[in-house]
Amino acid sequence: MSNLENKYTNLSVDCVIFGYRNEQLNVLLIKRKGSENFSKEQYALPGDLLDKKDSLDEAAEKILFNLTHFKGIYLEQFYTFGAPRRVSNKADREWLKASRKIPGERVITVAYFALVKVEDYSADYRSNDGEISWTPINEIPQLTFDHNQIVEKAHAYLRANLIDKQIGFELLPEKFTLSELQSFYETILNVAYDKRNFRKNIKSQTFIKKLDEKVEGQAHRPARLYTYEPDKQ
Amino acid sequence: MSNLENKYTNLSVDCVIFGYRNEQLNVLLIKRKGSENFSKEQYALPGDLLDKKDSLDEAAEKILFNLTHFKGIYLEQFYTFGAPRRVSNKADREWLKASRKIPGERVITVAYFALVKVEDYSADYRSNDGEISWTPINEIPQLTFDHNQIVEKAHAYLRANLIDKQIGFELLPEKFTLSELQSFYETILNVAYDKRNFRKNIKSQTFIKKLDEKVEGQAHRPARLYTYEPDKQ
DNA sequence: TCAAAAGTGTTGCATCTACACCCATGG
DNA sequence: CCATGGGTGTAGATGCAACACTTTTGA
Repeated sequence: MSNLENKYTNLSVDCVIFGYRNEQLNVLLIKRKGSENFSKEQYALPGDLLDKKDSLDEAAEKILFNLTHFKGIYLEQFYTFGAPRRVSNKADREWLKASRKIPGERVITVAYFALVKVEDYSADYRSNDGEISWTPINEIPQLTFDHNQIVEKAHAYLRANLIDKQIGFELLPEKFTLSELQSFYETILNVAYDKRNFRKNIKSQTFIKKLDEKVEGQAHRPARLYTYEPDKQ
Repeated sequence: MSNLENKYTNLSVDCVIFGYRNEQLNVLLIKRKGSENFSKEQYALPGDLLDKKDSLDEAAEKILFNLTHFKGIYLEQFYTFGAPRRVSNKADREWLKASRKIPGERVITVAYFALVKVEDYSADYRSNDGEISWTPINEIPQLTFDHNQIVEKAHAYLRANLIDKQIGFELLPEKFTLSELQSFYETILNVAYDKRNFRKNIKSQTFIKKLDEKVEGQAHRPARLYTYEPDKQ
C-alpha cells in the first residue's frame, strides 16, 4: 500500500465480494488477528483509503486484484455511506489508530459490489490486513464500522438485479445444468420454482445455450450442460 | 454557508432536482454570472462541499432547502462520481479558484436525486451561487465539471424507477386527470399508451383513488380528478 | 433391479393488446 | 350546433401456474 500522503484520509472504497459455493451465497471477509493494539479478532470488508490518483473504479479494481489476482471481474459501485458517527465504537477506533489511519475522524465509504466465480478464484492470496475467507451470507459475524449494513444493502441489490441484469452468471461456473441454475436462483431469491415451468422459461431465453456435453459419473441420468452467452448489442 | 474549515475540501454533494412543467421534465440549474475572475456564464447543478458534521443525506437536504425552502421532498442518493480528471477544463478551474475552493484538486461528488412538485415550489429563493431556473431536460446546456453526465445518470435512474417505485407522483400535482397522468408517463418514458388500456391498468392499481371532483371551465367534457395514496405497509 | 435425479406437455386462468364510438361541456 | 377532449367494452392472443410420469445412468 502506498503511504498516507497519497491517500484521502477520510474516503475509503470497500468491496462486497460475492461468491457462490456449497449451494450458498458467500461473502469474502478479512479477519484481523488480535494484537497488542486492539484486543479482539475483527472481521471487515476488504477495502482501502482512496488513492488520490485513482478513480473510484480503479481503487475498487485494485482492492479486488490484491485479494484475488484476477482482473475483469464484475464490479459495480452501488452506494456511498457517510453518517458522521459511523466510526463510533471503541474497537473500531482502536483499529483505526493501530492501522495509522486518523482516529476519531469520520470515514466516508464508497461501496462496491463484485461477483466472482469461486472455482476460478485462487485462495492462496492474502490481504496485508489479515486472513481472507469466504463466509456464507447468513453466517456473517459482527463486522467493523457499518460494514454489516453495507453487506445488507449489497445483498438487497444483488437480489433486486439478479434476473433483470443477468448477473447471476458471474457467480456460476461456465457450464451448468438446469437443475443447478434453478437451485441457484432459488437459494439467492429464497423462492421455489416449478421444475417444468422453470425449464420452459429458461429455454425461451436466447442467452442460454445448450451444449453437446453431459455431466458424467453420477448414479443417475446425466444432466445436459448449458452455458451463458449474452445477446449481441 | 459555513467556512472552509468545516468542509471536506474534496467531497461535494450535488443534487439533480427534477420538476414537471409545461408537459416536460425539467431540472433545476444554477446560472453563475460572468465576473472578473471567470469570463463566461456557467451552468451547474446545485451543490456544496460536504460539511464535516453532516451526514450525506443531511447535506443534500440542506442544499435542497436553501433553494426551495421545502422539507420532506423526495430525495435519494444515486451515485458517486470521482474520476481524477473531473476538474480539468480551464473555466472549471477558474470557477473553483474564484469560489475559494481548492483549484486543481480532484473533486468527488456524491450525487442526489430529488423530485419536487413545481406548483408547490416558490421560485423566489435564490442560491448564493447565482440565479436558479428550471430547464427542460432536453435543453440542458453544457454544465461545469461532469455535471452533464450526472444529469444523464439521474435521468436514466428516474426512468428506470418511475413505475416500480411509484415516484412519478412526487412530480405530479396532488390532483390529476387520467389524461394528464398518461401524458406524463408518455413524456418521461418516451412511449405511447393506448388510452383504454392505460385507464384499465390505472384503475386496477389500489393506490390511485378517484375523487368526487372534476376539472371546471374547459370547453369540453370535464375530466374526473384522481389522487395518489400509497398502500399501507 | 433399484435409487436418484433428469427430462418432458397440456389445460385453465389471468393478463395484455388492438380497436371505435358516444358523452359532456363551453363557445 | 360544433369543436374538443373525456370516457367506455369486447374479443383474440399471449403468458403464467398447476400438475405426474417416464428416462437414463451407476451401483
